[in-house]
Amino acid sequence: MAQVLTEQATEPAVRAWTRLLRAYVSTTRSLSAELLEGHGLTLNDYEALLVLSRAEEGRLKRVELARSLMLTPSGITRLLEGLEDAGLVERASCKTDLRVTYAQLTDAGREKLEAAASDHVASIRALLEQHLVHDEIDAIAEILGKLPAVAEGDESCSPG
Amino acid sequence: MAQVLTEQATEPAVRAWTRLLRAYVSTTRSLSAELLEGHGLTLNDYEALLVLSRAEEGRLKRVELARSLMLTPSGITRLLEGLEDAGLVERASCKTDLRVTYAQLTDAGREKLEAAASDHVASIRALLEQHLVHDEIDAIAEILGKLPAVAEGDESCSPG
DNA sequence: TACAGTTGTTTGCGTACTCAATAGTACACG
DNA sequence: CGTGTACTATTGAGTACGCAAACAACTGTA
Repeated sequence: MAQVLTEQATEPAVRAWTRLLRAYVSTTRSLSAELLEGHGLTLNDYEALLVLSRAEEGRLKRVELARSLMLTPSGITRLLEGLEDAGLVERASCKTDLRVTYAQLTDAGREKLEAAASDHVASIRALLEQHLVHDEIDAIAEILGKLPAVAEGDESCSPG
Repeated sequence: MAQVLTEQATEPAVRAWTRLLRAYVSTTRSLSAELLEGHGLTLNDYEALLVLSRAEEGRLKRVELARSLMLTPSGITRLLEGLEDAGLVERASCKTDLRVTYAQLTDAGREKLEAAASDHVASIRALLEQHLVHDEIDAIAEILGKLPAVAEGDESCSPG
């Protein structure tokens, strides 16, 4: 038992996991702070706008958005609350299924995203390239991409 | 501007960052759930016990613990609240500096940690090795280790 | 048509943090 | 000695999430 504790430090999987954790926390803090200060968006605000901007017609079911952002539906409700209040996203309902409401990117939302994107991408690049060379960046992208994520799947319906 | 949005998907640094994010979230959820269900510990509870177990005499200043866990002092106060209530950690004061109180691992805490450790390490291994080969695990450990973390530094003083 | 089960969304509550403000202690310097 | 500055720990307020429950609307079955 106690052996596990001393082994743990040298167990490769544990090392990898620990460093993943620390890398995530430190980079997230830095990027989050810059995005918030520069554009008043949280990381999830930004990701939501980005995902919507890539969706057909800038519109996505809330459930789909939840999957993309790895949030629960309730998390999405609250996230979009803020974006709706800010006028960056609006609601659109679905003709054929009254249960669903779409999150629809507004023009203001798209502008906000475009304004934030260049800064944010620059921040990411700066942060990573400050410590890693290009090969290393490619390598972690490729390797981490093999870890499980969240499936997507969407049948759209005509908005009303 | 809009160019940034279409470029973003193919920018290596952004890809790496996005995947780091997703890898963190998905692995954390899985590991956190197992640890909580199996031993009633949160990830930070576990990490706190682990850091303490490695510290000299199983004792660490709260400030140092905060640095190790990348939490604020207030976060540590509340984290240790729970561990103290559970009898896994206790307070010890410092003879020479009355401002500091140590977090001191108890015997129960060490037992709890040892019990949890083997399961937790097994979970980490299983999760990573299910998707990655050993070389990849070593690679991300090494590369992510180059990203900035938090400095440590401790001058102990005799406990009272 | 009626009823049961499923799905999308919202809401109340709890949790785990952060930040800002506070109190107590340490220590250097006049 | 006081006094100012730095540091430790705690507390109150606020934030961002998840979970579970509630509700509405859809779907399948008969």
